[in-house]
Amino acid sequence: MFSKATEYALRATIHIAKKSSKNNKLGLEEIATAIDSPQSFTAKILQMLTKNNKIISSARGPNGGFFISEKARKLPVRAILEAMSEDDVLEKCVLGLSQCSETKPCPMHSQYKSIKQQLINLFENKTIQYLAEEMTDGITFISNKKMI
Amino acid sequence: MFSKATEYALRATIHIAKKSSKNNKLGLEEIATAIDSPQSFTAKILQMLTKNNKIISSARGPNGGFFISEKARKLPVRAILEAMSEDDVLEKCVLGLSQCSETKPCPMHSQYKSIKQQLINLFENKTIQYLAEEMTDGITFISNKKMI
DNA sequence: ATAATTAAGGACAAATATATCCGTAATTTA
DNA sequence: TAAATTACGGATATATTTGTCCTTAATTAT
Repeated sequence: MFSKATEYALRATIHIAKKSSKNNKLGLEEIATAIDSPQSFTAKILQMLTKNNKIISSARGPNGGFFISEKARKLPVRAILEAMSEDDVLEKCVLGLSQCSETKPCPMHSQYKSIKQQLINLFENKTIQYLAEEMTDGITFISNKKMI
Repeated sequence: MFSKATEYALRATIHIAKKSSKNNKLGLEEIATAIDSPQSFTAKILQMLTKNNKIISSARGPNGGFFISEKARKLPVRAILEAMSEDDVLEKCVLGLSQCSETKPCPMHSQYKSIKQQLINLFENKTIQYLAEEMTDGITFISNKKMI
C-alpha cells in the first residue's frame, strides 16, 4: 500500500513516540535497529520528518538524537503520510484514474467508496500518540523482533 | 495502492470484458487508447494476462487481438492481481511488517483489520464480468475521457 | 505462395525508489 | 580550546518500475 520509505517513516515515528522524551532522545542507530530498517536510508527519512519540526524534532551533538514534541504527538497519522508526500494514496482511485469521482466513477468506485472512507478516517482520526499507546500493552510490535 | 502495471491490467481487462467477444477481438492500439495507457508497456501487460490464457486470450494475425472467455469472466477480480503478482497488497501489513498477525499485531493492526477484510472481500467476491457490467450504465468510466 | 496484419518476446532505455558513503555542521563534555 | 558525538546534506550506487523499439512468429486474405 505504501512505499518502503513511508513504512519506515510510520514505524520510526511510532517508535520515537513510544520511547523518546525531551531528555531521552533516540539516536539513528537505535531507531534503525528497533524498527528493523536500513540505517542510512532511515537517516534520510528522519530528515524528511524533521523538516520544519513537522513530525519529529532533532538535536545534534552528544546526547542528541530524535524526539517528538507533545504537540506533534497529537497530530493525525495522516500527517506522517503528508510529510512523506504519500497521502494521495488514501484518496486515489483503485484503477489509477485521476478524474474518477462521485459524478464520474470508475467501475470499482461505488464498491470501494466506503472502504476508502474508512481508510481516510483511520489516518485522520487516530493520532501518533494513539499508535504509540497501542504499543504499551506488551503484545503489539513494531519490528519483526519481539519488543523488550 | 497498486503499481501502474496492475492499474493498466485492471483497466485493460475490464475494457476487454466490456467490448470484446470471440468474433470481435480488440487490438493493442484500440485497448491502449481506450484505457489511456502507453501502448508498448500495455503490450507487456497483456502478455502477462494472456500467459496460459489465465485472464485473457489472444489471437495473432488479421482480425486477431485480445478477448476474454466466458469462463474467465467469472473469475474474481483478485485473479488479475494474482496474474500481476500483486495480490499480496491485499494481505499486507500497513507498516510493512512480515510477521504482523492476529497474535503478533502491529500498532495499526486492530484498526486496519476490518478494512483489510473488506478489501479482500471486494476483490474476491466481485468478478471481472461484474465490473464490466458496471460500465454499461453510461455513467461509469474507465479512461479519463468520456466513454462513447 | 505472397503480402499484410497482429501478438510474442527479447533487448534496451529512462525514470524512480531504495540504499550507501562521506565530509560538514552543530553541540556537548572534558 | 580540543575532542567526541550526533544529525545534516550532497554525491553516488543499486534495484526496480516503467516504458520503448525491433525482430520474429502466427494467422489471414489475396
